[in-house]
Amino acid sequence: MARRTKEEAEKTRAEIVKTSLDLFCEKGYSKTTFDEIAKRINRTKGAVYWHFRNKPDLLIALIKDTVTQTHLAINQKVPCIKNINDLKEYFLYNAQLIKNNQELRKFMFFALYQMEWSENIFKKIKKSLEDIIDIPPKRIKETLTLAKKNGEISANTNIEEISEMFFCFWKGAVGKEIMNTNTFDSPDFIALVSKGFETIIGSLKEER
Amino acid sequence: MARRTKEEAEKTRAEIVKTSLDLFCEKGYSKTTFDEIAKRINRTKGAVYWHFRNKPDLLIALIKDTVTQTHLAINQKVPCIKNINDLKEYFLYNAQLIKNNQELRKFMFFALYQMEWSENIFKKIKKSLEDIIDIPPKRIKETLTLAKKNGEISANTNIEEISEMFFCFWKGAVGKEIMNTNTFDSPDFIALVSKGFETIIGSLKEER
DNA sequence: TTATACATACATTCGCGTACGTATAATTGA
DNA sequence: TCAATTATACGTACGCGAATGTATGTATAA
Repeated sequence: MARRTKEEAEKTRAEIVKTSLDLFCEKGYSKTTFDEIAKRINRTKGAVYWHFRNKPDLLIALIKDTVTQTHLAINQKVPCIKNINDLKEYFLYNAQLIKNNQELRKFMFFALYQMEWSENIFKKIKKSLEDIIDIPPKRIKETLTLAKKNGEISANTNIEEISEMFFCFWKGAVGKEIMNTNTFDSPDFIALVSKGFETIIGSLKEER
Repeated sequence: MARRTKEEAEKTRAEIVKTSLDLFCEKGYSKTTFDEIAKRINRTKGAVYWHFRNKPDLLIALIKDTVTQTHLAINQKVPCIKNINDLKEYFLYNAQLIKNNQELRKFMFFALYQMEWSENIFKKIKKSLEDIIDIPPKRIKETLTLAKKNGEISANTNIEEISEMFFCFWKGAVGKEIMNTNTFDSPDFIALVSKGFETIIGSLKEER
């Protein structure tokens, strides 16, 4: 009908991205169509195609938006990790984000359970995010290496092993938390991560 | 061309199921077609449609086949779990199965990364598997409860918490192991599970 | 003789992408 | 400042390929 203002257009773009995430969660990525996304926000396919070339393009935008926002939030809260306590806080804050940020929850649910990750898309995304993400296991290893030097943890700690172990726990815990979308408050999750950290990494601390 | 014998037909069915898993892994469930499955085994769509009504039907068959086989293998090796050592063996054997059984690996890779799990299919599968699967966390809890009674572990152990913690670790470890399809031998995996078990559950054992 | 284990051919739907139209913001020039 | 122009933000309509399912044929095992 009528041409929208720049602001309105930006709003529609955001609506498209948000609605696409909703639909990806509900029906899965492959079964979601531009037509359906458009109808939900009272627009037509044309609008969606104007903002995004195709579905992979929209997906990449969705991922970029979500990851950058999350990354900013975390870096603001936990700018640097200097010791094991910082590391714990880092993961606890991640857990709180996942618990409270509904959009992030949706996104992770989608990424974990409602997407078939082809090599092709994976490459594109990895490339478009290289400068944003720094991988958590790397952080764990770095922190533990530092803690070892400082004598914070035992000198014969197998860093590789412990990092892997905790990260496995972390990913499992997140996967479980994300699974129950219905459970709006899950006090267990934070406690679980905290206890898990203590059990796996906290046990390394030298007794005084 | 010519009508096949019962045996030949059964072989085709098996080939269809196996090839479908291959393709599901390669391209994802949604992008795999009956046509492509058929061509890989030098048959036509008609053959596949004769054995299976549609894709969900084929999927259910694939899942049923895989799960029953795996379940049989595990139950044969670890028929009952009486104490914590049995529990560890149970998980170690699971890990070995995942490590060595290529078809199982493929299946888990598919289920974890190449499938969009709609409620609909999920229900069907759950229903058709209720009598086959018994859920691992349940087993952990039961074993720990028993161990608590026997004084094998401390009386003030939070069973719920520990079970959850280890199961999270387990799922994370499996997810990681399954991810690298290229790595044909991964000696770390078994060691990781073993160490993880010791760290999370082994630490509960009463010292003498 | 009949049911089976397919092959072949066809119909139909559906999503994807594109081409084109259009009203109007936004921009430009005098 | 205001008309003229241009680019924008969509809506509409259409064509295409591809996947899904079905109907039918057929040689032969049972």
